[in-house]
Amino acid sequence: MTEADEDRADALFHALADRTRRDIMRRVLAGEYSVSALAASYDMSFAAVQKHVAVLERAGLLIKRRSGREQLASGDVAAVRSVASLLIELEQVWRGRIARIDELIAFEPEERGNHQHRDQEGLTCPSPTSSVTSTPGH
Amino acid sequence: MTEADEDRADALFHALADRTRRDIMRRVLAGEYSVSALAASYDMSFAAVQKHVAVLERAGLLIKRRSGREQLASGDVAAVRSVASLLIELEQVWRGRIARIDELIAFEPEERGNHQHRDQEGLTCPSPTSSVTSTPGH
DNA sequence: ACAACGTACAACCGTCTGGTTGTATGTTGG
DNA sequence: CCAACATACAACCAGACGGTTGTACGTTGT
Repeated sequence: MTEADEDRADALFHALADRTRRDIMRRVLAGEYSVSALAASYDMSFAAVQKHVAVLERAGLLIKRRSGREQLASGDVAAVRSVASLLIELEQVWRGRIARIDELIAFEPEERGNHQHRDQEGLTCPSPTSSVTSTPGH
Repeated sequence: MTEADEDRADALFHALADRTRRDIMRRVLAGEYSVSALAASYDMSFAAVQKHVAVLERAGLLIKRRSGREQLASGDVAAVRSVASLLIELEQVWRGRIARIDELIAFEPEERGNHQHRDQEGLTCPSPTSSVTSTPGH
């Protein structure tokens, strides 16, 4: 279970860890592109671009749809969001650390007050539909 | 300019594309850990863990602080957020595509209505403070 | 003082990655 | 039908990656 999740996270982050692939994602999120149309945009062989598309497809970031002899690729925004949710998990861990520090200074209300950790308004949206969040208790 | 941004994005995604490094991030976001304390958690050599920490540090995801003979590592949540902001940029591209489609169906108000693209409530928070803080590099 | 600890770094090794070229297969238009 | 196009895939290569071991150096506690 967690094992497969880690595999998927590996694939997702690795797929995005290449500027050509990120650029491909920008294009296919904006609209459908055939593989050769994508390949025409880059200074490398068709096969190289094809491999990049395959990496993105294996990671689930991109879907291909056959149309005649062309293969039209388009980006899957849900997969992009799933990556973001992984980052939000990380941030939640950090939030727990801050909550613990707050508890400490609540019990020791003395001395040097340069804690500066109060939130900074991050990426976690406080909207009611944030079911991803396991809010650490205060 | 954009060149350096892409370099940084490469480093960030690559740093997160390894389960050991993601696990290290979970720990150092929760609190400070010496390198050897981290190394004790994994079934690999000290040097291997040290390299993972170095990768995270080079990507700016982690900061080391000397304390005597120990090197205490702690995670930088701002860097994690900067990765999330990269994903939000991607999602914005997709949002543009949807807006374009909406325009089309507005001008052609006929038949087949299985568009189903209406939002799904994603990760972009519509809060007024969505500046998301892209961290300036080291 | 010195042994034990914490860290850094170099060298090495098998594997994966990002690129190439070449070849094969399916699709389309004239 | 057949030439041109779009795709797929295998083989190959240099370099990066993740791991190892070994060595060196500063810090600490007794």
